[in-house]
Amino acid sequence: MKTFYITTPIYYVNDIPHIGHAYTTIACDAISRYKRMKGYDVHFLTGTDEHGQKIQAAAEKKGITPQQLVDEIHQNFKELWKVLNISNDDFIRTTEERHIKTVQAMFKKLIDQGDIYKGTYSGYYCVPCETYVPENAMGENKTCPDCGRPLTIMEEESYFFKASKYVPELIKFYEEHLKAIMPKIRYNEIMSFLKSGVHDQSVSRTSLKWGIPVPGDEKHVVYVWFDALINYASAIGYLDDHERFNKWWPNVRHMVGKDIIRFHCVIWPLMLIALGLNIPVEVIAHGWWTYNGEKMSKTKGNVVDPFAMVKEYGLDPFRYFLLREVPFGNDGDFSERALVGRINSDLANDLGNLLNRTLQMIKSYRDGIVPSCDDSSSDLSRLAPEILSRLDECMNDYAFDDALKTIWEFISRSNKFIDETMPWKLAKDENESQKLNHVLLNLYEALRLSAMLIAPFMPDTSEQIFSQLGLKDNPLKCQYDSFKWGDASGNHIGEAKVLFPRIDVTEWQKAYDEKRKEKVKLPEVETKPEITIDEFAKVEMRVARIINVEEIPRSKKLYKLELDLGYEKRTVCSGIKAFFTPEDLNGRLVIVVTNLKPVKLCGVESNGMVLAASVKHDGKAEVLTLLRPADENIPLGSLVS
RNA sequence: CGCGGGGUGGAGCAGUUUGGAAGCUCGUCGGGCUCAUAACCCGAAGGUCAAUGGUUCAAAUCCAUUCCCCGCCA
Repeated sequence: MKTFYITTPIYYVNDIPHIGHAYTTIACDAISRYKRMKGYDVHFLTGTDEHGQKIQAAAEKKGITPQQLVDEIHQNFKELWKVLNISNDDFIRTTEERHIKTVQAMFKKLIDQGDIYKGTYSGYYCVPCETYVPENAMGENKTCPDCGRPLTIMEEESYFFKASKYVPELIKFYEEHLKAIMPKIRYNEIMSFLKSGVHDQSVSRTSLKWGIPVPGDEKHVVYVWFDALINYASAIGYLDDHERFNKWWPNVRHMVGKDIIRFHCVIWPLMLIALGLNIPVEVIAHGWWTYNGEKMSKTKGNVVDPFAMVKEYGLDPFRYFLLREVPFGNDGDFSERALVGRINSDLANDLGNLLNRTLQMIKSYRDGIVPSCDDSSSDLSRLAPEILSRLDECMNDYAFDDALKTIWEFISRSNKFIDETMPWKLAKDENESQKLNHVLLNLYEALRLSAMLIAPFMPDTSEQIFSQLGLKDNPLKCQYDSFKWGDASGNHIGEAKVLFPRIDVTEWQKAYDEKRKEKVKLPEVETKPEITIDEFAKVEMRVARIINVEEIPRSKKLYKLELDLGYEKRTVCSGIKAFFTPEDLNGRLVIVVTNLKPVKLCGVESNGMVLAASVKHDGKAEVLTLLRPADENIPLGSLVS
């Protein structure tokens, strides 16, 4: 039997599960279910990444051990997969013994064969965040992108993986396997990256404890990426079940977000080559979701909660939307308005209504029994095999949107078939009885097949259709290749129910607007670590008056402000252009941080920072208020403390 | 300034790799039908494919320049 092994990334447990996690996993679920129905032996793996600095810190803050923390919060993901009806065959956690032992074994093997060596790692390090910051991520003047504080150069002993050694072999592999990275744009990206040269990779850390100890040198902990990637191998018995491992590994493919392709298409394959294992057959990279056109972020508070969406709109519509709305690989926009549109037009009008009208006719014209006829072939029966083969092409390219479009072509054709054949007229004429049988049988078969076609995407709906059709089989267990048109004569149909109720858009919009209004309150406040009074006292804030406002032509956000502090005048850039006109600002008293290190912004030197408070409204920064003294007569330069 | 992503009928998008009669979904309008969830089917209107210049027998697609939008920027 042909095998098919597919993985999601393992998700970092510190995150709250969001639409991105849901998307990757639903996509893997759909392809897994599809391949099963195509006769493949499928292994579908997902899991959680549970080591690392952030976990350690979060546990400390809560006063529990990291293990206790991850035992608790990895459940969030398991719970989500249950809610999303995910058919994964295994769930691996990087804190499990099978994983830890595998990582250590691989690490040791690579040390023994000389592909991992001990050296010194040096780089820019943010002490408060306890993390290295790569050159391209740091802010101007070498500051931490997260907290903005200055970085220091750090050196520590580290193990290195000789990544560079196997690069030519990897390039050769990709040259011979053009579909090993999809879509094409990612393939090109990786190829040019590989050709520009790959440094040896640091694969251990001494600065943290929460990780897998390096065998034989326990003050080192295996670096998170090295640790995490190995899950794909440890889960299928790399260490102690060679038969199982060899069954799946030759057909492994990874589904990932576009942000982590380097790890999956460069580091991981290089590790695999070193280990003597085959490179993944395919790495499939998908894009990102925005929400109502805006980037999702915790600070904006507009992260889409999959649990909430499922609760409000139903699981299958949510699954359908994610896979249908966007060409796989592209970025896409999630909006509830668009989701409602899909529910109404595709699910309710096209599919649901097709089922409903067909069942009603079989019920009233043939007492609920599927009629038979001599020759069941029709335009629909002839279209079916073409749809199946086109669907297969789409699925092999992971083009879920095209796959669903193809299925809907069949559904639309079926709706049209009803209008062409006009069964309600045939029913009125005794002589047309045979013709009516033919029409009804064909519609029934079209629905039986449609239910199977949508099964990978909308498993619950598929089962519901089968049940309404009166079929006892489980559509999820059916094989596409054994479908025979015309087999269903004589079946008794089940009870007809509305599959997807139409949503009244006007009503919905009203309710949606109400809901948004309620959300004006600040979402999830992100608190920062406690500081001492001494640390606070380092900040010098003073009262100043804006005496001149200039636009900075090359910046959309910044004004160049001339401030009078009483004892001196200075220039400060402030990102408030979107909220105020120069007239609003001129003459205003404001509070300014006066001892910020000067920095050049859009070519203008800024010597401080004007304080303002912002109120967010459902992700949008709607209102921004300048902080200013209540007493207009306070002298310029007064110290705020 | 920079880096990245874009600009295709009212809306959302595909098509750009490998040039060859401008397409899809939604919406609007008109018609049909009455089995059905005010649904389904047919038809129509609506685009100088951001602009300019170039290459070409032929450009949404290739090249050059410009403009605009979005994201990152105290």
